[in-house]
Amino acid sequence: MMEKDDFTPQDFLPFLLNRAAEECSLEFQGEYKNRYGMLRTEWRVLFHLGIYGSLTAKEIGVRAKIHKTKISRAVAKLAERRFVTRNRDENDRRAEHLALTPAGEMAYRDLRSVAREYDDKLTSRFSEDEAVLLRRLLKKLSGIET
Amino acid sequence: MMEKDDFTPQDFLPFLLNRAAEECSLEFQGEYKNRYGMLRTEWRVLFHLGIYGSLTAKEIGVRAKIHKTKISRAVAKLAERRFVTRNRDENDRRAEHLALTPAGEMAYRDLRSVAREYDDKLTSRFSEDEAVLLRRLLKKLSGIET
DNA sequence: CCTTGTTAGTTACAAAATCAACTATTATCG
DNA sequence: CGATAATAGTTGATTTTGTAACTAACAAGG
Repeated sequence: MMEKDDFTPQDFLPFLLNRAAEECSLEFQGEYKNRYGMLRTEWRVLFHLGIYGSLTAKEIGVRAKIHKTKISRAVAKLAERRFVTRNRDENDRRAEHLALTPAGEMAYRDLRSVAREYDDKLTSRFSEDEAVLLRRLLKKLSGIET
Repeated sequence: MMEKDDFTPQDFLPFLLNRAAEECSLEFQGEYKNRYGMLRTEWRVLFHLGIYGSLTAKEIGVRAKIHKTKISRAVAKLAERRFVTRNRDENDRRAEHLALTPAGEMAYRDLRSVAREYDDKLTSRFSEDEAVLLRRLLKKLSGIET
C-alpha cells in the first residue's frame, strides 16, 4: 500500500493564508486603530465605499466576503459617526445605497495613505513581479479575477 | 501638487489576504466541521502537534501566530476529548508539553488527508511554479522563512 | 535568601462574531 | 389576483474572541 506523501501540512494553504492575514491585519490595526477608533470591518466597508463610490450592503458583502450582519452593524456605526449616508433605492425599496459623506471621504483618504505606506512596506520584501503575482493568486483564491 | 497614484486600494494586501483566508477557511471548514465538530483554532493546534510531535502551548503560539488564550482554550477542549495529553516539563514546571493521543493521531491523519485533497483542489488553479512561489511569499509575509 | 522582574498558562469580564429568527419588500407562478 | 418563495437588511440570543488581570514557577541581582 504505497502512499505518495509529498504533502507537507505545514505548507497547507489555508494555514499559511490565515497566518499571513492575521499577522498583517494585526500589524496594520496598530496604524489605524487610534486614528478613528475603527474596527476591521468598519474600515473595510469604508474602503469599499471609497473605492467604488456607492454600493449597497449586499454588494459590499459579495465583493469583500463579509457576512451581512457584520456589515449591517459596521454601517450602523459608520452612519452614526456621519461617515456614510443611506439612501433607499426607489425601484427596490429593500435596498439602500450607501455612500461616504465628506467626513467619510476625508477619513478614507487618510486611511488610504496609511494603507499605501503599509502596503509598500509589505511588498518591499518582494520583487515587483512577485508582488504582482501574489495579488493575482490571492484574487484567484477568493474566486475573483478582476 | 502632483501625486503619484499607482496605489489601488482594492489590491491592498491585508485586504486580499483576509478575503482569501476567509474564503478558504470557510470552505475547508465544511470539510471537517461535521467530522469532529472542531473549531478552526482546534484543528490548527491538532495539526501542529501532528506535524511537530510535541510542543508547548507557547511554541504553538509562536509558530502559528495564534493568541495564547485561544490556544489555552483549544487545548482544553482537545484534552477534554482525549485528543491531546499534557505533560509538565520537569525542568520548568510552568511549561507543559502537549502531544497527541492515539485518538488524536487518528483524527490528525484523517484531517490531514482531507487537507491534502483540499490543498490540491486549491493549487490546481495554479501552475506548479506559482503554487511554490505563493507559499514562499506567504511565509515571508508572516516573517517565517522556513 | 529576598526583592523585583519575567514567563507559561489560565480565567474573568468585555467586545465582537455567528446563527437564527424576524420585518419589510419584491418576485414567481398557479 | 393571491399564495408562496425569495431577498435586503436588522435584531436578539448564543458563542467566540480579545484584554487585562491573575496564579504559579523561574531568574537575576543585591
